[in-house]
Amino acid sequence: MNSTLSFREIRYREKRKKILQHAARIFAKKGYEKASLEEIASRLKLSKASLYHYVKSKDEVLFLIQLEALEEILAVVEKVNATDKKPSAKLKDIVTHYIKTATQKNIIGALRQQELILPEKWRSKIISKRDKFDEACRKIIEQGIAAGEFKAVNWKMSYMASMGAMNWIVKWYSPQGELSVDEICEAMVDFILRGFGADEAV
Amino acid sequence: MNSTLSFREIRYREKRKKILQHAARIFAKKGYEKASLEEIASRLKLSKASLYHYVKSKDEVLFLIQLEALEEILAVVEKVNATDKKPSAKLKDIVTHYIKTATQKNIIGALRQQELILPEKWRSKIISKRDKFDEACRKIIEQGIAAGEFKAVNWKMSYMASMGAMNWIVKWYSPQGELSVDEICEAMVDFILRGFGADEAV
Amino acid sequence: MNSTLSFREIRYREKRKKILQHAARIFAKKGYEKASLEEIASRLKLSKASLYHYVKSKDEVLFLIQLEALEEILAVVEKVNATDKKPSAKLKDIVTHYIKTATQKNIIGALRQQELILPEKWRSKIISKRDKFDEACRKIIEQGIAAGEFKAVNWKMSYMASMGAMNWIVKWYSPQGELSVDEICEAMVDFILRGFGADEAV
Amino acid sequence: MNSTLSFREIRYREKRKKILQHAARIFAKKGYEKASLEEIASRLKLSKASLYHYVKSKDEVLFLIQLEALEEILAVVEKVNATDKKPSAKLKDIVTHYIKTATQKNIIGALRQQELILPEKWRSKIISKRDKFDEACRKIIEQGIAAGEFKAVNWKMSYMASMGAMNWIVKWYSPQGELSVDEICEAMVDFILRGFGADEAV
DNA sequence: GATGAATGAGGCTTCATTCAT
DNA sequence: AATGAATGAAGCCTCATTCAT
Repeated sequence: MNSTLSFREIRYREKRKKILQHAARIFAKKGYEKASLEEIASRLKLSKASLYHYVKSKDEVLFLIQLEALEEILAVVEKVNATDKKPSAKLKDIVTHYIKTATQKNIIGALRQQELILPEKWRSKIISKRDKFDEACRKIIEQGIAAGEFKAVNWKMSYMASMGAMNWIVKWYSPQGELSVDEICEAMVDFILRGFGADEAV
Repeated sequence: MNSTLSFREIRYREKRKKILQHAARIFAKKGYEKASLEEIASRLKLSKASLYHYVKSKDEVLFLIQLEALEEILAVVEKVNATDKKPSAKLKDIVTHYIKTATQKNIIGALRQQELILPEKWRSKIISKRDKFDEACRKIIEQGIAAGEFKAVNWKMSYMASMGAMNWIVKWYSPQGELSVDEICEAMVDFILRGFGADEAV
Repeated sequence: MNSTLSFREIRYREKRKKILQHAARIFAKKGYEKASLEEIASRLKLSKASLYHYVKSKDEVLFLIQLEALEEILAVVEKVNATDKKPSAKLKDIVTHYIKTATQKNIIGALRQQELILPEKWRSKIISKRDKFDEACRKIIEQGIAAGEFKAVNWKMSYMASMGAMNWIVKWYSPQGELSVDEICEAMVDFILRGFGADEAV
Repeated sequence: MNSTLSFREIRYREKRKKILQHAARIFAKKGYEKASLEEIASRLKLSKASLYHYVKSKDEVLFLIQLEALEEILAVVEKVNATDKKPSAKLKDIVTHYIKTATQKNIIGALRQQELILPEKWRSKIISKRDKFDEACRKIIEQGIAAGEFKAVNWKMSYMASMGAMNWIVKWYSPQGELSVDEICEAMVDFILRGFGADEAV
């Protein structure tokens, strides 16, 4: 299908993607409000005005970032669910992916951002996807409980705690820090799975 | 001691406290940047200008909130350390207090806020207190490991995960929500202690 | 006549005078706009609100200061004109008084302040007095020219130059500076009289 | 050299210059504090926000104005000093240029403004240039005294008096006034040189 | 496709002034 | 007489967004 795209179109999409990537990084570090289009543009050696060729508004940038992150994580969830791994192993895969996204793309707040003050048309789309993700996680957790892998915890609380633990990473993670992404993933998986009452990390 | 305070003085302090409380709530929900003095003022049925009777700047509001929250939690840490409770019990007390503060005062980000862009004089004061808190927690965790209560985890990662889990609460907690503060505390203590490898919640 | 004034009234007037003095000093140093009532009040260990017992507005303070300075200098002019001194001696007396007022009371801009944005009722009063002063000076200068003491200069230009030289003093004068008020007076009289073409300072 | 400037660049610089000119005029008339960016902007039929395309802050505007005026006058001083004119002639040239700048560009306060409340980086630059100018004037005056052209006056006092006389011009000068710039220059040179004890104006 | 120019809206802060006590 | 409290107006500045080139 891409075979029908002109070079123009391809270059356009690449640039758009790049804009979203940089924006995601800056949003994560500074927060949506504090981040300025000026900064995003200058990172890409573009003028502020030029951004508007690729993107309709700052809002839309946030929407697109969240949308992509959500779709990516949902894809992972689906793939994982298509296997016959144990619930704990499924959770591990999801957490690992989530953290890698968070640290490498610095996309965060994709899920569970109350301040999601997007125009209605976008908000509902994001929320519905987020709910889908939550639901998928809930099922895996319940499977784990049913299978005796997890303790019969309050699933929602444990889930929110896990999300917090992960989302917070972007607040302190630095590539120059003492912990590598792999170490963070391992430790976090450990922490979370234990939190769910899994005797052993997977 | 308060007996020497005039009524005026008392009313002044109460209003000031109220301002800080409301501000804390709004900062927590929206983030410092997005929060506007306008909103804080109107919440108190004051004009924006009137805030400046009680407070010198938006910066100062943030500083005072963080300072108070830190001093409160440090007091708890000291009190707990003065007992001969088991490390896990100490941690439980600290977590419980932390969450109660977070949910009731909505003060958050007191600890570990990268965007701590305060004037130097204030920043260093906050950071030194925060470091003190971190250090106290580290000691308790290491005691727990030495005592065999906790698994020999990467203390820093587990600590950061716990902080994230707790700090995130203000993003989703609502007094009208389905979970009471006590339930949240219990579940969170459970989650975190398990995360540290404590076989049983205290 | 003052004998009919109550103690109350006397104290009131004294405080009022003090306010004007301090205000004059601050206006001179910082300029009317930059000077704040807050600062004036705190100099007098009063609250901002209390100033309004003695004074109707910031505008009025400026008006009163200018009025008093003008009346004082006009009194000097009259007294001097009542003598049979030489024009150069008259000028010397006026300049000396002007500078002493400027350095000791820091009242300046009393004369010739274009930004005199006072309500009309006040402005015209100030302007008419200022004109009176200008006129008196003009006469003395012309007498000096007629008497051969001064060269037949463009009186207005020389006059404005002299005013500038004197008014500027408050911008650089400091009681701690290397020049005493007397030295400044002497040098300035010298400079100005010479400027008018008087061969010798008086 | 300008041949490498694009039309855009040229227009940009012209507008910037225009902004500085108008700002200088308004600063001179009202003082820095009282002058508002709003007024400057509207004079140029720009919105307040638009000014910020050309200028980083109100402070910077003041800095740039002062810098340019100082550099211009320093260039004059250098040129004059490169000649073998008599000291009085040198002074005349400097005064003439100074006044022309003051009346035509209404730039004032470039030299000797106590309220020079600029950020340190800027202040020191301005002050060092101003000191350079003062120093150059001092030398010329001393040469004049040594050569017997000037009387052995207190150079500093006479200098300050001259500066005051000149700086004050912007407070009363108006292009519609009865005195032309040339007349003002002539009279002022006369006044000042006489003030220094030169028997004859040059 | 890119960008300089321009701007309206909004945010923080200061300050003269009023009012109730 | 004195003052704490409150505020409207105004000022500086930032920023997302639009438009003409």
